[in-house]
Amino acid sequence: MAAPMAGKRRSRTGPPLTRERIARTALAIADREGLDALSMRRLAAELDAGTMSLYRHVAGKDELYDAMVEAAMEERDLELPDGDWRQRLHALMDALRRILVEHPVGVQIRLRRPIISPGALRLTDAGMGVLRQAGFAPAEAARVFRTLFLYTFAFCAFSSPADAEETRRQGQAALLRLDPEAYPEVTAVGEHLVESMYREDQFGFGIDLVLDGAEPLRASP
Amino acid sequence: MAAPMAGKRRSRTGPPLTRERIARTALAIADREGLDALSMRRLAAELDAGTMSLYRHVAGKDELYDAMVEAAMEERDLELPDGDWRQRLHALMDALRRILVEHPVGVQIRLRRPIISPGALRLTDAGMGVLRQAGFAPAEAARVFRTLFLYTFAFCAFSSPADAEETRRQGQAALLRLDPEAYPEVTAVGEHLVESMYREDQFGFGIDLVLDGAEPLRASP
DNA sequence: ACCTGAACACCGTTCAAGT
DNA sequence: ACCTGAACACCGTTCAAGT
Repeated sequence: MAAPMAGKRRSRTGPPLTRERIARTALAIADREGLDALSMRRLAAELDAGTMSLYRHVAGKDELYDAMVEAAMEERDLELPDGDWRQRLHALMDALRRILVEHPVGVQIRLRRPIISPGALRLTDAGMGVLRQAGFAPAEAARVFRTLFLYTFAFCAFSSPADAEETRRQGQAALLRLDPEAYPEVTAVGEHLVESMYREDQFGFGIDLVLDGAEPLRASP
Repeated sequence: MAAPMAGKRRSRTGPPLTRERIARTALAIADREGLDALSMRRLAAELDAGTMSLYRHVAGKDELYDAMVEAAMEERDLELPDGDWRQRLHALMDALRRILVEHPVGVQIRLRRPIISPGALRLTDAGMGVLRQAGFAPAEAARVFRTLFLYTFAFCAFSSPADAEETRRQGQAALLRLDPEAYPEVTAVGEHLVESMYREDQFGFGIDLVLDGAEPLRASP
């Protein structure tokens, strides 16, 4: 299907406007230049269409945001590896992290409007399956997953690997400006604090803290 | 000091413009109507000043954001209660949560530009003091604190108590629309998932998971 | 019926003109 | 020297005019 119709005079170049093509192009702009750079006018220009033509497919900017999150969540498979429940949850959270690293704009958008779209729930479904199979009761499974999700989300929000070096430099500069009298503890352990903000293995460390804490809640399977 | 000069003809009403007064007014607008509603023009109008007069005190909008976060972090005392290290960390994270609940706009701003300002570091200093006194080595203390901070931040980002009821309703509506075949796990435990998003005690639950996980890393004091 | 340009009511910031 | 209005180059969205 999707047979290319012949020489129909279409508005301009390229494939026709669809909600999905609009969403993907919007994602690309926002990921490349930040959410502030994404305007309806700019997006329309990129798509070689009139600004108002977009409104045929998305009701307005908010609905555009929804479509962008769905597009981001759906493009990656969530395949669970073999292994115990801990390894499987690590893998799921790594997948979420990769999605948010690839589409950093997803963080900002999801904060603007908490979205419980089908696409976003695939991850939740997989996570709940792992936790329940591991012997967690439904209520505890939900709450442990929520904790993992929130941690992962914030981790991505605050540390895109792209600017790890920049983070390190800014952190160290801030430390040097600090008054040791007023901030004795931060001054004493400053180096470790800075490291905790950009170290690659900090992500897994936090996940493990939560999983270690959750372990006792698990009924033996 | 700060003697009020007598009948000097000042631009309009009220006290003179200062960086702090600008920041507080900006916070009030953004907390009340959202970050999108905060514009330089609107802010100037609220302060009964010309738009360009603001630029005398803040270099631009980004620096305005910085000033807002500082103002928000500095207005609340961080007094540590008596108790063991766990109770004290609970109290600190509760304090952070209250700040972010009071100034929900802080979440969005801090995501736009990670700020390591002195005001924001008071909390870190207190937290590191508690953890080190409890017997954590500097590196572990830093990483445990980072985990707690990230969890707390995301928790506030996703669940302002103000719209807990709205969250619940939207969550339940989303569940009903869901295809049970495609999302078996979410369908099976849906109620618990929705609850984990708005239950008041979910916050403490997550903190406890992290603290339980951290406990074994602690050297006996 | 479908599509979309002009127009409206906004932005942040530069810059030159006011005092 | 200090302050700030007009102007510039943008926004999202309404609405009526085009095909």
